[in-house]
Amino acid sequence: MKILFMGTPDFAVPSLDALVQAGHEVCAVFTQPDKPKNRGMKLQAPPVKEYAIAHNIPVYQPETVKDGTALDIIRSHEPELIAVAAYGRILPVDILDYPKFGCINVHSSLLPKYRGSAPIHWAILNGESESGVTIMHMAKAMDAGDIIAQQATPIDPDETVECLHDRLAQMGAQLLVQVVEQIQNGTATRTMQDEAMVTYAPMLSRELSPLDWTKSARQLHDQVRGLIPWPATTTQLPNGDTVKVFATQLTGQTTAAAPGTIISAGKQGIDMACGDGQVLRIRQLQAQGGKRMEAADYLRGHPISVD
RNA sequence: CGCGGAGUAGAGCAGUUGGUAGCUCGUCGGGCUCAUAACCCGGAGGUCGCAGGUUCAAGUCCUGCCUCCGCAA
Repeated sequence: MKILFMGTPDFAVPSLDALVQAGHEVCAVFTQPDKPKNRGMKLQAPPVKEYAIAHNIPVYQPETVKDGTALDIIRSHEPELIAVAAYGRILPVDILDYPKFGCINVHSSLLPKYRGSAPIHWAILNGESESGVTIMHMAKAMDAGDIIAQQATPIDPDETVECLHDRLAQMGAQLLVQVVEQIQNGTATRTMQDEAMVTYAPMLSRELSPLDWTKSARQLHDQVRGLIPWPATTTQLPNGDTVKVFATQLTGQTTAAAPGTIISAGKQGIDMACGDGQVLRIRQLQAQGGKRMEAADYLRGHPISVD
């Protein structure tokens, strides 16, 4: 099938690749413009753009998709279907209506749960035991279109966003190819979303970072897992350093110490008392200006006295 | 030229106004112990990111370069 693909970050690359590998004619790729990022504010090309260039697929990076120019470009390629994965732009109705088979989207949650921009993170932050991917038709409202297919996957209690993200990206890619086949065969189905079950996964911010040690060990562990690699979680140690916490472990131990108290600090990590009396062990952290390291490594150069 | 930090032993750090390079951990050898991630004794391991410059003397001061990282996006 002749498909136009839209996507931007790492998550979208497996989907694009799967369409190409499945033998579909990806006639063009839309991705967000290169943006000044990182140190030095250098322009950085989105991963999808790099893939497209490497595979000789025409790339378009319009500043907006709402002014008709984008539609003209799309028309010139005459796609039968537009497949979208984490493009990061809301498409106007005239684009949604253009392709013969419409526009479909790969979303990394089991819709109608976790509509929005950070579904993977919020699933983990909320301690969900299951997540998945959804392929749906695109509608005017964000992530509200009819569902074509879904696939679930269990979330391991210690799994991080990075891990789940990669798995869902692969699953989404597989499912996307299957759905395209179904559309081609005319066997695709449409299921409306149950509006009563809708939840949202809003954008992340650094305000979510500070660890509140009066929360339960489980909640804090979920917070750490759910905010990797950005914005990550932060806490202040007794030596005055504010550090980012990148990996924690539920020890199963209990303590009578006040929340936030350091129970021990050594080779195994830094054991902190939490609000529910459980002990949470900090395994990996990052000091300001430093790089991510094992807690034990940090302690060698930054001795901490145990309360 | 977005702001800022850092490159010193395998790892993480210290090194005061320039004057023989240190700490913790690891590692190797030995000892203690029923035993140990514990403790004691001893050893190895660094041309202090690279290249110049100032100086009797540079990890330390000056110049240029390379690499890494934090913030911000």
